[in-house]
Amino acid sequence: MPVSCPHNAEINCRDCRMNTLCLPIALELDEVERLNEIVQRGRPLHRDEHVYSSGNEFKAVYAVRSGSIKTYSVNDKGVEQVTGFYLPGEIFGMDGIAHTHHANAAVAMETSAVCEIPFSRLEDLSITMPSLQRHFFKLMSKEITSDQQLITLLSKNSAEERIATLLLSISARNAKRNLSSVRFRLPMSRADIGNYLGLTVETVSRVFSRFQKQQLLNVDKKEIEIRDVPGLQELSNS
Amino acid sequence: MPVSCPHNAEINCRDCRMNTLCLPIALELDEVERLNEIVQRGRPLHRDEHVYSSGNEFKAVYAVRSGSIKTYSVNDKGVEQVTGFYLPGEIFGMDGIAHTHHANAAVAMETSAVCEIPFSRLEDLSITMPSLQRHFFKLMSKEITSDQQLITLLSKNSAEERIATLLLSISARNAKRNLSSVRFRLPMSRADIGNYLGLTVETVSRVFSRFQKQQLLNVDKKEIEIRDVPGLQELSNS
DNA sequence: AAACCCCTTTGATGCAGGTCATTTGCGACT
DNA sequence: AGTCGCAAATGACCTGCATCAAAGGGGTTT
Repeated sequence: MPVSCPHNAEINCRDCRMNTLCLPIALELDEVERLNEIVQRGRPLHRDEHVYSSGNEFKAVYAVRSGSIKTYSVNDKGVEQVTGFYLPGEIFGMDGIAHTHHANAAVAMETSAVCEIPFSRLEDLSITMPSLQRHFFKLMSKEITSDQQLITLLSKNSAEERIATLLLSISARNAKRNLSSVRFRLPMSRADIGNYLGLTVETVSRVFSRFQKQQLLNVDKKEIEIRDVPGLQELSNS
Repeated sequence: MPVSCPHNAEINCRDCRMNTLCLPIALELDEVERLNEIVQRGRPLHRDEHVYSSGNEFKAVYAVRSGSIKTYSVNDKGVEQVTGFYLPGEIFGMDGIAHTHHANAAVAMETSAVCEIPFSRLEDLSITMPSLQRHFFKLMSKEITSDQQLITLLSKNSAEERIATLLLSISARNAKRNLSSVRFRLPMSRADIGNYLGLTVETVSRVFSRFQKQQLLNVDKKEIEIRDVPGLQELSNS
């Protein structure tokens, strides 16, 4: 749980490198300032530290400032399901709005920092800032469409297609953050990838090996180099 | 596309049997009246008629008044993916908010009627009615959590578990509408069920037959009688 | 540096569900 | 009553991925 001390208080949304990703572009400067005032910046989280756990009271949504976060749920039988991977500039925690408590848990996959945006204050602010309200409607709608894309992926596509699609998704999101779209480090383990995509670790590993053999990728542990974007896109049925 | 003539103009949200499902409970009477004024009621749609198609401009969200609606998307290769089934009192079309156009299509599975709620007017209204804003945040969040449950179902559960879960979901939603939770008519075809759950028609059919043999269900075409709720719940992993 | 742990890779085998093909049943139209 | 058409059921076979088992790094601890 990010402590709401003025740690990193020098950081302002106005100056944050990620602000084009997590804030509505249409915001006026003084509006950014008002939003900035409600955002709480937590101390850095290290690997495996939770932002919130399943059953925690829902109080806020979060933006990734650095590092990477995964969300997951646990069903009655104790089986975990990874529901999303979040990279810097992306918002998570919106699953909790419908209920008073979080359905999912969120955990840092590596040393990470997140901004906490208290939801009740966000709601109040939205009332006087229509563009902010619209922005959050859009963010939630995007979450819905991306979940639906995952549903399609899981119910219609083979292991190779699923993994190609995930790699391209990470590639595209890296591009948005002005990082390389062809060389990057996967923040998550093979087990997380398999869990997220409905596959076993062994299958994930085999597909990576096959992709390497087919010259689609260079894989070195978590370091990925995409060598044949069109080839992957074809697999991903784009 | 529902025609916005004053067809069925006598219907008012205030009197609608479904209003406890699609409206926020906290709404004052005059607030219901203001919402009622922006809601457009379309003529009845018959089977296979579209509410909107993929690529249509996003203008509104919709509530099912009677009948049943399915939403689906079509990927680049022309493969359909059913993304949801919506029963009376339920809201659909929220996937379009993020973009200016609908990602999905929505089609009537039987003769149906829907209420159209123009989104821009809903946004305006939300600004003066905080409980309405909160209601729509919650609706979207619910859509997210239910999509995530489907993701878990698809990536972790067997054909039998998936179908048991779908039947119990429809059963529970019928109960909310004061209909029988044990005897009902499935509005969708076996093909739709299979498509939604990531299974082939044959598998769906076989599982229905097996459930019947195990005395879990009586199946007569689309008429379902659940004979062993606890048995199904156990399969569905509670 | 040895011991340990955890993540990943690779191989061998089995099965749930897909694919293909045929049959059955029912409603609509003539 | 007969024919067409479509949804659903059933059977035979096949395959992609899971499962089980084992072994190979790389990092951390002592």
